[in-house]
Amino acid sequence: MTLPHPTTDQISLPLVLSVLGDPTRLAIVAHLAHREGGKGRMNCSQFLALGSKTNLSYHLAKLREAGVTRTEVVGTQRFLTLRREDLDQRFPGLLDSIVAGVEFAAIPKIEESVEMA
Amino acid sequence: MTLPHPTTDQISLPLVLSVLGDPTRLAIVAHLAHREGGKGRMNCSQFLALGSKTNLSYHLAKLREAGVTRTEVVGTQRFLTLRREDLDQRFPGLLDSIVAGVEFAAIPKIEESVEMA
DNA sequence: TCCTTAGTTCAAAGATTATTGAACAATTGA
DNA sequence: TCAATTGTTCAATAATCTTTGAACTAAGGA
Repeated sequence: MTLPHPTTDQISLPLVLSVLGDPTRLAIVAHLAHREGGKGRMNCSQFLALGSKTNLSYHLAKLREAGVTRTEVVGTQRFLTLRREDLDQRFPGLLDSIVAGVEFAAIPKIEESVEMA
Repeated sequence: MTLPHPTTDQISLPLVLSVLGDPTRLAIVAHLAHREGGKGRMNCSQFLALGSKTNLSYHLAKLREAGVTRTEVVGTQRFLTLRREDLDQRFPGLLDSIVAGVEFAAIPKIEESVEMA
């Protein structure tokens, strides 16, 4: 099963900016960026410190629809990643300058991914 | 007379992003960036192709309040400039990557500044 | 099969934002 | 002084966006 994602050239700058203009979504992106290349993918539940389950579903859909994140469906879980390469290609330097500007200390901590046996 | 502007350290990333997420405001910033260092300052009326006078007043106030632009009052006119140095200091690379991502061909042309005798 | 886990969808309510016209203020030039 | 220019403010409307709870689906494990 695959969720709808925009193609790289369908990613719109105003949409990306307005989507990242929301503090909850910016925090999600900051967490994803902070773990890039690291300890595995993140699922939606790990972001529960940032909002209710229903509300997260809403914000994560916004991020996906804007082309900021990719959502992989695995069983009952959705694994989230930043669309780093697509964003870098479409808007060079944008993601890095945004992530660098986030006051990481000011955003809620989230649950570490639980390594399963 | 001086209008209220945030100080450099009061400029907030989410606010800048959401303010620039609006197509009208992004177009204004693209025009300002396109003329940086060039043929003089721009006043509000030059942006009338982007919206009604009242509506522009609203959008230009948003840009100023977010710290994106500086508004100088000279007589009955307001001259607009990008707060390039403040933005570069606070969020290095952000303004450049945003301006570079604007499809300039797709935004309405505006009136050239009329050189006065 | 039954229960739990993970997350979505829907409809309603609440909160912000954007757009408009009418009225206004201030400066400038005739 | 009078009129034109430049732009703001206000109140109302329209349009969007966010948040919530209830109900739901789908996959996995006991």
